[in-house]
Amino acid sequence: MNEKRIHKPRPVSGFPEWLPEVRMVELAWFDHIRRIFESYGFCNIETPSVEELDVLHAKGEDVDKEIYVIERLHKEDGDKEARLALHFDQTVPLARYTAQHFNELTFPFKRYQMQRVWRGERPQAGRFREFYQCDIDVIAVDNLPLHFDAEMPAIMWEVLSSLPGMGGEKIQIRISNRKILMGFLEGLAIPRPDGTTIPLSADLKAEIVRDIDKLEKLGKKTVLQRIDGTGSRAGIGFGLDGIILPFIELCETAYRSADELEIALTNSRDINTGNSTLKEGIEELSFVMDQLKHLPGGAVVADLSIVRGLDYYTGTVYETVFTGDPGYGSICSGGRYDDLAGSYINKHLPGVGISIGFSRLFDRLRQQGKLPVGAKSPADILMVLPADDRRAEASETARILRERGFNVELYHSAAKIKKQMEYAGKKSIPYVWFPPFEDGQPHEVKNMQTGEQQKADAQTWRRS
RNA sequence: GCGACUGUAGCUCAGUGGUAGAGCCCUCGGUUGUGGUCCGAGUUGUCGCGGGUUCGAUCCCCGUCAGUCGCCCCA
Repeated sequence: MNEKRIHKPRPVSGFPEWLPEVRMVELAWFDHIRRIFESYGFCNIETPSVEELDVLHAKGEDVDKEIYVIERLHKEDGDKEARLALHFDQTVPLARYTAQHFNELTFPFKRYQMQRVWRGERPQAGRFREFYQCDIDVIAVDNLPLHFDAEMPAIMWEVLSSLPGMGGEKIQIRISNRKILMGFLEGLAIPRPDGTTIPLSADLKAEIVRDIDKLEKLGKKTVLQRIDGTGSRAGIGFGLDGIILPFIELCETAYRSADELEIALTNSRDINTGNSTLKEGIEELSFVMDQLKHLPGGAVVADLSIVRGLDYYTGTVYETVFTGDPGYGSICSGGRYDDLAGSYINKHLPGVGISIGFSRLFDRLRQQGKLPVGAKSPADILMVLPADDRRAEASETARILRERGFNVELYHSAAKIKKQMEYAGKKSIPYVWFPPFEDGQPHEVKNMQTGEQQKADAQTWRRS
């Protein structure tokens, strides 16, 4: 008895896969992105899907619950192996890679990377557990010029605005500088009678940062209430119209230029511009905005509420949203990190990078039917097989056409012509080629879209 | 990790305490060498899984798993 057991196929949520016609568009996207990255001189690398868990950990415990650990099913108790884990981004592997090959790399090291990453999260619209990111980063030794901070979003704007299907999408790159917020929080230190101050605790700062990050979603009033609430719990009364208010109001607006930002800052004298970190942040942000003047209006804005989650960012930060639906989440983010590889090598390696959330972006356009999804096959021509004894000629004709650069599929059996045509139609192969059915007859090609059919020669034929 | 909702054919979904349905898809046919339309015929299910109530459960109850959405967090 051989009872056949069928394991019902079920997609694993958060691990997307596409039909051939969609995959073809996905590949076209990768080609497109790759071409633009390379046009700026970025070279490609690929790192393994797994890293040692300790390497991933070096960047903070925050990401812990996101990490997929990988292990053998039949592990013996005594086995001692380094714990391996799937990488959750491409920045940490890049840091490890840069440290490891430090002596063989030329700096500034400009590389792009387009790989899958994994995060153990609850899947949702636009949120996957396995997805592609397309990163560009520049890493320098000791000193990385600030104009790279402007080049990153400029390149991404070029990519995003020109991807097939993105024509009608309104997107916006939002930029801030972490030093501004950090400097502001430093300025919130509580004065003591003897003239010294008590800085806010790291936890408290983190909480305030999180609330400010939600400004667009929750609104000014709610955010102020939350910050005042957390302050009270820590024994500090910020109040609803105290020092926090003017800063939140600065965060509320998106500034289209360095000038707009300057004006807003000048008009808001209440915030502590005496703080050197804050000042530095504003100068850097102004510089970056100034460098991006050439982009269309509103493409890039300064938005002080942008902070980014990953804690290694130390300066410029980027986030990109659909203007009409910012709640969908960022489709392209990144930032500057002063010392990325410090955990792996005794060198000072500042970097700046930005990453397309490829799958998030792609799936959105796919679901909205905005992708140019077409043929189910890359073939240009279906070669009809008129009869088994004519296979050699059909095959030879296909070979000639392939040599001339066409993609040609030879039909697999001498089925009825109706059947072979149907097949070409279903796979949307644009041309059907009829080799002679009898000796001495000419070849013919049918354009499946127009229905037009003509005599043809494999050596000279061109698509109509 | 927390909360709400959902789980019937490959897909989208109807349905009833008493032997399971539609549309789409798929397969074949409508003769001789030509697709998309039309017409005809046909295949398709442990009604998510486990337990309980009942003479009898796909339907009622409990549990469990999976999915969707929201929160957290993020691309």
